[in-house]
Amino acid sequence: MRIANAARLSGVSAKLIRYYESIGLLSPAGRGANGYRVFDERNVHELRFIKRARSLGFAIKQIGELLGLWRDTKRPSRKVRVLAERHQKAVTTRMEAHRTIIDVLSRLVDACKGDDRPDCPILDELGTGSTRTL
Amino acid sequence: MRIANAARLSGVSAKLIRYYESIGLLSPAGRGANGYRVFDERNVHELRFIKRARSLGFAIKQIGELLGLWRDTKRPSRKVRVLAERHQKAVTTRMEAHRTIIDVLSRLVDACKGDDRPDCPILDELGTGSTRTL
DNA sequence: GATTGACCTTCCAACCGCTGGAACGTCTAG
DNA sequence: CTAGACGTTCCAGCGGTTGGAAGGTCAATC
Repeated sequence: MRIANAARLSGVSAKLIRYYESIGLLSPAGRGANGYRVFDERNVHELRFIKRARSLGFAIKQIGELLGLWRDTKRPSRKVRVLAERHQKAVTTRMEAHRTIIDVLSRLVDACKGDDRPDCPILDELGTGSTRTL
Repeated sequence: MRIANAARLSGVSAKLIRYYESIGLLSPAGRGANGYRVFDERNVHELRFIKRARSLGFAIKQIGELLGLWRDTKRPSRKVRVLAERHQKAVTTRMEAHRTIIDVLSRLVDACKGDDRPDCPILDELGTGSTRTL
């Protein structure tokens, strides 16, 4: 199987596959006589793993660790769980920050008439500093 | 006032001030005879504006537009509101994505015993694909 | 007057996770 | 033989920031 096929089966673009390989995330694919990469089911499986982990917001570095644990059939599940919990906390923090931002924006948008006149509480608040720096 | 002072008063690092100026976001500060930047209250005010807008998650580009509207005392508040609403929607979308991720992670973390044994529903799900690609 | 140290300047590089493009090689079909 | 659909490598850019190097300028102190 060549890269286009692996890309199709995994949903990861050929470009990204090469990138993942170059940074050492993906186990390097074999090479045919022509220098073309040759992929097997295992590679595709890893690619799918990476794609799902990415879609859950894991950083590449963490995915490297997750893949290591995945490959190691003797890993303690504790390690995986710790990784997942840490990430969960990080995402929660980010989400809470978003929540706060949305609340402030809602207040500002509601306060602004949004007509042809220049009076604008949004700009006022951005300008005068009554919006607490988050 | 020189850059360190402007940085202190605005809470924006000197480095970032120069960067904002370089990309044309901040009105360029005047220059003294020695080539040093000279800042006045107006610059500091703009810096604070930028900082607050950034803390609300506005992209630099949007802040450029916001600053333009801020400087234009004849702007229609509608334009500001539209900008703010658009941003609010974008942040909401991001937040919802986070919410989904957190839910999936919670489920996975709860399912994983987190002990010394290798069985791990987290890896299983990342590997087998029962986690729907988000 | 020389040195010290705190400031200022510019430019270049790295971070992260991609994406696009250029320039080139290789295979297959018509 | 040529077209075009693949493959390869490498280099550059996005956004927003931070860091560092290499050098200029100022104050105070010795």
